Amino acid sequence: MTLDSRKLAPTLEEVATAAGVSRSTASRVINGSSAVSPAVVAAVTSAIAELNYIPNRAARSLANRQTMAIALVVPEDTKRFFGDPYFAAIVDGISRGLEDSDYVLNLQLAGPSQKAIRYLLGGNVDGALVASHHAGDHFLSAISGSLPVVVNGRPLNLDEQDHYFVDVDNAAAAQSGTEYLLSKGRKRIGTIAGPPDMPAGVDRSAGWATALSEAGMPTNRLAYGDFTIGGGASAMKTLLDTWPDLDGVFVASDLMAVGAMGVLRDRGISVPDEISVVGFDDSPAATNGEIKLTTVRQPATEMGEKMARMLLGLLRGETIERQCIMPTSVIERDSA
Amino acid sequence: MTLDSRKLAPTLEEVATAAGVSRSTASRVINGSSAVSPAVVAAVTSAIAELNYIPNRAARSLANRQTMAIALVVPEDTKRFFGDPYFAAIVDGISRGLEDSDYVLNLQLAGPSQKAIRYLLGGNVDGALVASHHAGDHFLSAISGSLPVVVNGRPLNLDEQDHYFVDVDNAAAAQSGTEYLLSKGRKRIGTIAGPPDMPAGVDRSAGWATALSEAGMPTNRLAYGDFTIGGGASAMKTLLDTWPDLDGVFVASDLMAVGAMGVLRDRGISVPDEISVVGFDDSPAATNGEIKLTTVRQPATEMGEKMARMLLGLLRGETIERQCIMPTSVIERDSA
DNA sequence: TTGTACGCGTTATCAT
DNA sequence: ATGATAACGCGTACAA
Repeated sequence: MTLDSRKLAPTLEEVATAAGVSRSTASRVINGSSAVSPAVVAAVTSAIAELNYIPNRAARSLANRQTMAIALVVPEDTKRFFGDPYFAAIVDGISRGLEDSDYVLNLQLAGPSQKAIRYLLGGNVDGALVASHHAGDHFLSAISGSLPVVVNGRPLNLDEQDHYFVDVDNAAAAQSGTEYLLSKGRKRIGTIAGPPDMPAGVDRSAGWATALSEAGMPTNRLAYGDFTIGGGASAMKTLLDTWPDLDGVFVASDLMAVGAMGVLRDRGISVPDEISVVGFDDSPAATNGEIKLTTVRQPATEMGEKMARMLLGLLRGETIERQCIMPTSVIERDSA
Repeated sequence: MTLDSRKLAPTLEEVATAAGVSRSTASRVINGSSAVSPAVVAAVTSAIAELNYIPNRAARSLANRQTMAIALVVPEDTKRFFGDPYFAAIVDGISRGLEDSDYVLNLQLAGPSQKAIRYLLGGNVDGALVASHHAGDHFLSAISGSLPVVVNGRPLNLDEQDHYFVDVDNAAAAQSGTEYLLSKGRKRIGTIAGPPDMPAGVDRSAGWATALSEAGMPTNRLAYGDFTIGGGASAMKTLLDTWPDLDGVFVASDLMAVGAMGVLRDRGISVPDEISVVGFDDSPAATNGEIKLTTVRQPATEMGEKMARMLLGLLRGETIERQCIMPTSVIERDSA
């Protein structure tokens, strides 16, 4: 912009010279390491401000073998991922948890591809956060040996002791949601479950079944959805067509519940009078519709933040709990 | 995992040695630069495969002054950003446009803070993509002088010739949406506009006004929303309370339209019989509700992809059009 | 407390 | 076509 050639990045060398010290000393005050005389600290500090010095990330990485970057891996269809308010909240939490650290977030949208694995194993990041309904077990074991990794949601078939994750007790949470339906006097309760190859799918339907079993009720009224609105809608149709006597549904996600409610509305079935529905997540979707959704709340933002903090802890070399189970609660609204 | 100490990253040096050449030569074949004898290429290539060599990003950056990273800046409330399907599609497009490049995406969620500016100006990325309804003019001029930047949406008050952006012709698009309402015989057409400090807000309401003016109709039935469902709902209430004779609404985003339709439903006003509504975006939200939304489609995914391709072009040093205006179209469904 | 000197893994310049 | 060798900007033993 100016006539003289723009000098982009002042180096440590220049800062040191300006402060009348050596690079090493300047480096020390920047990293707050060992002891430096107050006078020198002041000199260097002001030189930094004067020159508007910004450390060169690449050089720093090369020297101390830290990238100061962490990957956010999304092994999910991108559109579906970002379309789900649950993930939006997770990401929000993650960015909160990271905002006063010096780490940068690298988005890995490609899914658990070879390219992604290579990237993660190539020493390009110091750690990884995996956000997905189904972090493939293969993917997880491929990277978690070489890199600190924190996942949202327990692994499906792997030993839980081998991985760091934050989750809720999906089974217990689903059970409480179903028990809520029971407490409302519902007798023929079905469920719209998540895919059986995802922990959130199997655990929540297990919780639903437990509640019913303990009440001495049958656990056959089940249909699968894929955690989308459309999937919830078609599952609801299946349910209604197969068991017309249904009077309650526990739905494994709010998004699917929205789809289900749409079908109920189309068929003129009143909620909650004829059929009560309980969702899961307490995402914005729960309160956007005409009927506010009674739902099992999971603290998504806090979970994202916790994931970030756990990873930061690992990167600091701390020993931390391998899993963090966050609390859930039933939010009573109008649909049940 | 194994008993012998894991050797993490083979260096170029080792590859060169294994191939019986010098580092320089090995480097050449890796970068496909200048001429190397076929035999040597083969040797090095196989050595790379053998050792599973992955170039060190930091070292490379340090040497050639390229970070091979580009920033995705989101100067928006994180939750709102990811909650909007329009942005989800933009991000999806961006990741598509980048997937067969060697660039990595760095998420800058902090908003247009000083920290973000420092990061961008600190030589940590080679370019930036800004995705927002309102990339603050200040923010833009702060960074666009020092870094290739592509924005989604024209700047509000800056000289358009100074910036690269991809957008639609919001005014023309809104005008066509409004004209559609006119063609349906609507006589008293209002609008729910976006915030007047965002281009998408002012341009779309301008287009609405143009259509009405040309039809000799008044342009006073206007209320502002904030591009959220809730904002659309309260704007609709305002509209109805102020002009009860309304028979059509052009809404500046599908999300707001969803909110508006909720209010209409609550008040027992039938859509499209009593009031027709036309949205904007053609996001998934348009077809999730009970009444499928007639809307002005903008190709969000393609826009994101285009943004990425433009930036890649700039980074290659190509001379490209400063702005790309993508086509829109009215999608006829059930709400109008 | 401070400075010297070397190493981090690559690319780029210059010979050969 | 290939190989030394010097940067690139910084951290850090080691010495002083």
